Amino acid sequence: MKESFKKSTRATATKNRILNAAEHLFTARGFAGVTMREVARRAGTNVASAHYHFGSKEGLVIEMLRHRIAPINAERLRLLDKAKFQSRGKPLKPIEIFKALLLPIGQAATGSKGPDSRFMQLVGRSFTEPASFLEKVHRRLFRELAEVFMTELRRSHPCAREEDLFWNLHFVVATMLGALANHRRLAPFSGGLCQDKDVAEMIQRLIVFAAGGFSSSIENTKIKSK
Amino acid sequence: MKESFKKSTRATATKNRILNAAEHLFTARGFAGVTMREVARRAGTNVASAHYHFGSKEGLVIEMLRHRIAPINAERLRLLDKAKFQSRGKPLKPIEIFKALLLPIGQAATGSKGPDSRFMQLVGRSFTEPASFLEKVHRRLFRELAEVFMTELRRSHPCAREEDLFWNLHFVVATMLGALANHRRLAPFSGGLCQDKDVAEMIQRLIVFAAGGFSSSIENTKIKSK
DNA sequence: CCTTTTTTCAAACGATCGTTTAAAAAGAGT
DNA sequence: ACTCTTTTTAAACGATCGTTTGAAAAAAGG
Repeated sequence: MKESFKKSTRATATKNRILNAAEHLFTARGFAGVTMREVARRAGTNVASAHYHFGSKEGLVIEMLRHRIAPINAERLRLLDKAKFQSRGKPLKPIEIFKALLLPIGQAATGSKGPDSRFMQLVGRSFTEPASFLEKVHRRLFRELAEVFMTELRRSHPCAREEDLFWNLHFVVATMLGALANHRRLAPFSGGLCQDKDVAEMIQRLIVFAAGGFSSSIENTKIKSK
Repeated sequence: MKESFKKSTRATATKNRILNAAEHLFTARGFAGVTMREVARRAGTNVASAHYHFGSKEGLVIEMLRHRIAPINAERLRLLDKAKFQSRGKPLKPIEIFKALLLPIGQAATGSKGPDSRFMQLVGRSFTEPASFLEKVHRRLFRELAEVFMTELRRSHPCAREEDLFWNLHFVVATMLGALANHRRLAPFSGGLCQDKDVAEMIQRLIVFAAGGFSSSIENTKIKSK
């Protein structure tokens, strides 16, 4: 019977056009601010086609996020593993951990055709979207990642309290998401248009800032003790 | 003629009920995710009344934000002035500047009846909302504040490049907004429900983190120079 | 070629959106 | 008491939403 695998290339092409259009629009106007008709029109098809491929508006958004975030998280884990291997068992320094966390975002944002700061906005925004179903998506996409990085931070700061590590990792993530979400609005302030160089530079600054805030905060609360 | 001032107490009471209902709902579901009918129903009135008092949905959102943010910014400027007075002309340390920037948020969030973390979410979210008219509101509400604090950071770091100060202030603001927007989701992780104590504690941690990240980043980029 | 499945499309469904209208109700001034 | 203005209300407006339907077009299998 040759079960399944009857996908035409035209079908997957349409699917990709819809995903791209959705990415553009949801980035610009958020989940509730975009209509399926807009997505379909920008993709050069119609609403029924979008529903045929993704089932619903929620399904489209979930697929779009998963498709984008999963490779980035894989790269994060790969970089962390590489750093662990190179340190030969010694605990990593915070800045090495945060490099593994933040560099893949920059790589994904500086594609072949200019900096894709659209995408950075999208990831940042997906965390502040009110839609409740997004929380489930995030849990599925980030649970493992969070645990792996927390484990590494614990090894890096064996004397620190769990609570302190937790809060400061939270701040690092908040800084990252906020910086991504607002980069487009703020980058032009520091001269000229948004370019690859700017994105890479911001990520570098972000890593230094995050590592500095994390370390100084851990040390400060350690001194004050309890 | 007794120009104007014919407002009945009933009218302003209705206006306040609408504002409160709007704050609740927009916080929970964002601008595009809330309908005027929901706001009116929660306020115990009807849609026409909301339009009578605020002109439009945009008008309601703008008034709601202005009403909440303006007092906080006034307090920020007051604290900064106080710190400048107490330092008797000497440049302020970064942590003093960031205290003036961040403490008023905590004060506003710990009202008489428990921590109003709803409100913190609202402010954080207003910055990631896609609606373009919000950018104008933010410019009007935060332009002066941003300039005053940048001036003070310049005095605090006379050798630092404008670009570095700009990016790091940006990161501090991003951290603040991200932490506020996600506090409700994350606070329960560090034990128990969300309480006044938790909010105050988070603000304290936030100040330390922001000042640490700012300073270490400024110093690092200074060393590497250019 | 014909059959079967997959993909596209125009049209319509019911629901709900922001906003407006016009008239009743409530207050204020005299 | 009577005006005149302010506030509230029910009902409706046109537009647009996410989703579904049913049939035509395209691709795949034989």
